[in-house]
Amino acid sequence: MLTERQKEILKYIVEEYIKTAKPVSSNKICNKLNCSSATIRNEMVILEDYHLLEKNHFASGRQPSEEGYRYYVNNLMQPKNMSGEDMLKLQTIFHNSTLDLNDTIKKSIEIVSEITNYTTLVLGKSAQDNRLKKVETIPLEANKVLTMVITDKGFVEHKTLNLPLTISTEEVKKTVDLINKLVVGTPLDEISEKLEYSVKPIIAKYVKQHEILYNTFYDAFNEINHKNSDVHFAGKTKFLNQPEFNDIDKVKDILNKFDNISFVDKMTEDDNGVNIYIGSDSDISDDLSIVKTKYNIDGDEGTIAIIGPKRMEYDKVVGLLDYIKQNIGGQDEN
Amino acid sequence: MLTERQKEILKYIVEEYIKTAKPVSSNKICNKLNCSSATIRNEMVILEDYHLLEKNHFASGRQPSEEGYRYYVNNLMQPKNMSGEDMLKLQTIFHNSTLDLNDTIKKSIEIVSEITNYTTLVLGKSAQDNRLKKVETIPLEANKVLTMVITDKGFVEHKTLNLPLTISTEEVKKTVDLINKLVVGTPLDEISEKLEYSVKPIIAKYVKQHEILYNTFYDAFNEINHKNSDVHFAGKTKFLNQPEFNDIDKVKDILNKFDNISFVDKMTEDDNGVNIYIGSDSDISDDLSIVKTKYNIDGDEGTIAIIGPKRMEYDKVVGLLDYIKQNIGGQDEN
DNA sequence: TTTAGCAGTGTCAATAGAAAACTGCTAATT
DNA sequence: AATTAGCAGTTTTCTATTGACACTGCTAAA
Repeated sequence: MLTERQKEILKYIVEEYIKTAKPVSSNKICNKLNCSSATIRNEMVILEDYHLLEKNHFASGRQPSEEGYRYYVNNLMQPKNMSGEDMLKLQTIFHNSTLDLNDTIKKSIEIVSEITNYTTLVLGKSAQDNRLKKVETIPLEANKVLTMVITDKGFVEHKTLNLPLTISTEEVKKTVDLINKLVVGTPLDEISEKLEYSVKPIIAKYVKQHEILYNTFYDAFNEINHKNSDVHFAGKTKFLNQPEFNDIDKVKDILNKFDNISFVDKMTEDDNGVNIYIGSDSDISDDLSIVKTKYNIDGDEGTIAIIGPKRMEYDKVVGLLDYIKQNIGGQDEN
Repeated sequence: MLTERQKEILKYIVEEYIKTAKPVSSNKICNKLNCSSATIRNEMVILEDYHLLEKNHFASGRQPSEEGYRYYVNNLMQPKNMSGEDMLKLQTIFHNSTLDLNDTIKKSIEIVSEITNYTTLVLGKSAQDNRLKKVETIPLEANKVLTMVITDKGFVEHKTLNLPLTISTEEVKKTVDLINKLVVGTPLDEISEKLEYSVKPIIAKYVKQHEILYNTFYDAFNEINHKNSDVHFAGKTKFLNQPEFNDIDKVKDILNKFDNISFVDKMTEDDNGVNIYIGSDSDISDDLSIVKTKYNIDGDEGTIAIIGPKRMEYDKVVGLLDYIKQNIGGQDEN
C-alpha cells in the first residue's frame, strides 16, 4: 500500500512524463511538494521496488513502468472534462439529421481523432447476431450475376459471379428461392451449419449444377461472418507524431497490425464501462495503449477505441469517451 | 545524342544505383568497360551536363537524376522475364475458378506485391460509365430502411436510413418505384441532373414527405459516382524497407497520400501500354515511382499499379506487368 | 524522518584528427 | 584527338576525447 506522498509523487511523474516524454528528476518534483529532492529520491527507490517506476540508466530520472501507468489509471487519475468547444464539435455532428448513422459515426471519429491527436477507430457491431433477411440475385450482362446477402440489421455483402454457360438463370433463381425459403431468419453464425445439412441436400435434388451456386452463397455467408464487423480508422498515422515512434521498424510493425486488425478481439470483450489496455495489454505494441468503450445508438451497437502511445493523455481520453457514452450512445441495456 | 559508351555508362550507373542505393564511382565502372577511371570521369561530366546524372557533394560518386531514370526506361532498359516460379504463382491464382473476379484480383496483387516487394494497388473500373440497374429498399426493424443502388456492372452502394415516423413505408415504396421507372438505364454520371430536373418534380407531386427520401438517393448516387472506383492495396508498407525512407515525415506524407488516393488521376489516363511515372511525375512523392497498366478480364476493366522507390527495379516490374497484360487481361479492345 | 552535500555514473554536444572514397585537372602517352 | 596516370583537393565518416550537465545513491548530520 502506498502512502499519500508516494501516490502524489507517482501521479506527478506519470503526468509529467506524459507531457514531456522525458524522464522526471527528483529536483523537478520537490518544487511541487515541499520537501527536499533527497526525500523524493528515497521515495522513488521505494516506488521502483514496487515496479511502478523505471530508470533508463543508472543516473537518469524516473519514468512510469507499465504497472505504474496501470496504477495511475486505476487509482490516481481523474477523468478530465472536455472543453466546451470540443463538445460543440461533437454535438453538431450528432445532431445533423441529414447524415445516416454510418456517416455520423465516421465523421465523429474523425472529430475524436482531431481533438485527441490519437488514432481512433470504430468497430461496427459484430454481424454474428444478425439474422438473414434475404438473398437476392440480379442478372447482369452476359453470364454475370450479382448475388447479394442482406441481414436484418442492414449488412450487405455482394459478389459478382461469372457463371459457366451451362447454368441457366432459372437454376439460379431456383437456388435463391430455396435459400430464401429455408434459411431466412436464421442467425448468421448458425447459417453455415444449416446450409450444409438442411439446404444442400434439397438444392442438390432440385438444381442441376448446384455445386457452384451453393459454394458461392456459402462463401458469401462465411465472409460476412468472418469480417465480423467493419472497422473504420481516423488519423491512422497520428502516432507518428510522437517522439517514441522514430524507429521505422516499429512503425512498420504497428501499421501492419492496424491492417490485420488482429487486436480487435480485445474490443469485443464484454464490458460496459470505459476500458483501458496499456502497453503489452493492447496486443498491438508494447508502446501503445488502447482506450475503448461500447456505444449504442438506437439499437446500433459498436465500439469506439482510441489508440495512442503508452504515454497517452488518459485523463483527457477517458473524459472524452465518458462524454460520448453518456450523451450519445450510453443506454446500458444489457 | 549519346554515344554508345555514354549509354553503357548511364545504364550501368542506373542499375548499380538501383541495386545498392549508393552513388556509383568511376572506379567501379571501369572494371566493367575496359577503359580507365579517368575516361569514365570525363564521360560522367558530359552526362551530368545533360542532366542525366547528379552528385550529392563535390567528391561523391554519381547517381541518376530523374531525367536519367527516364532516359533509362525509355531507351536503355530491357524488360526482364519473370522467373518460372513467379509465373506459376500467378497462374494458379488466375486459374482458380472457385474465386470470384474481385477475389482473384485482390489475391493476385498480393502475389505481385510479394514478388516485387513493392506496394501494389488495383483500381477497379470507374463507375462513370455504369448505368443504373435498379434501386431497392428493404424495410428493417422499426423505422429503419435499407436502401440500395445497383448498377449494370454490379456496383452496389447501400445506406441504412432512420426515417422519421411521419413517413410511411408506402411512401418509400412509391419513391423507389418512381425512380426505377424514370431513371433505370441512365448512365450514372448523368443521373444527378436527370434526378434534379425530371424526377424531383414528379416525386414532389406524388409523395408527401419527399425531401428526405429524395435526398437520400441523391446522396447515394453522388457517392457511388465520387468514389469512382474501389482501390485495393497490397503491401502498403513495403516502401518502408527502402533505405531512402528513414525520415518519419516523408513516411507520414506518403501514407496519407495513399489514403487520400488523390494520385489516382494518373491511373485513369488513357493508354494501352505499360506506363511509368517517375518521381515528381507520380504525383505522390518525388521519391516514388509508379508503373501501371490496364487490364481487361472478360470485360472487367481496371488498372494495376506498382508503387516503389524512384530507385525501383523497372525492368523486373515492367516485365511482370507485361506478362500480366499479355497472359491475363490483355485484350486491347479500344 | 528529513535533509545537505558529495562522489559516482551516464548522456550529450562539440572538437579534432585520421582514414576513406571520389572527383577534376594536368600533363604525359598512345 | 582520345586516353590515361597521377595527384591535389573535397567531403564524408569514423573514432576518440573532452567538458558540461543532469541525475542518483549514499552518508552523515540535523
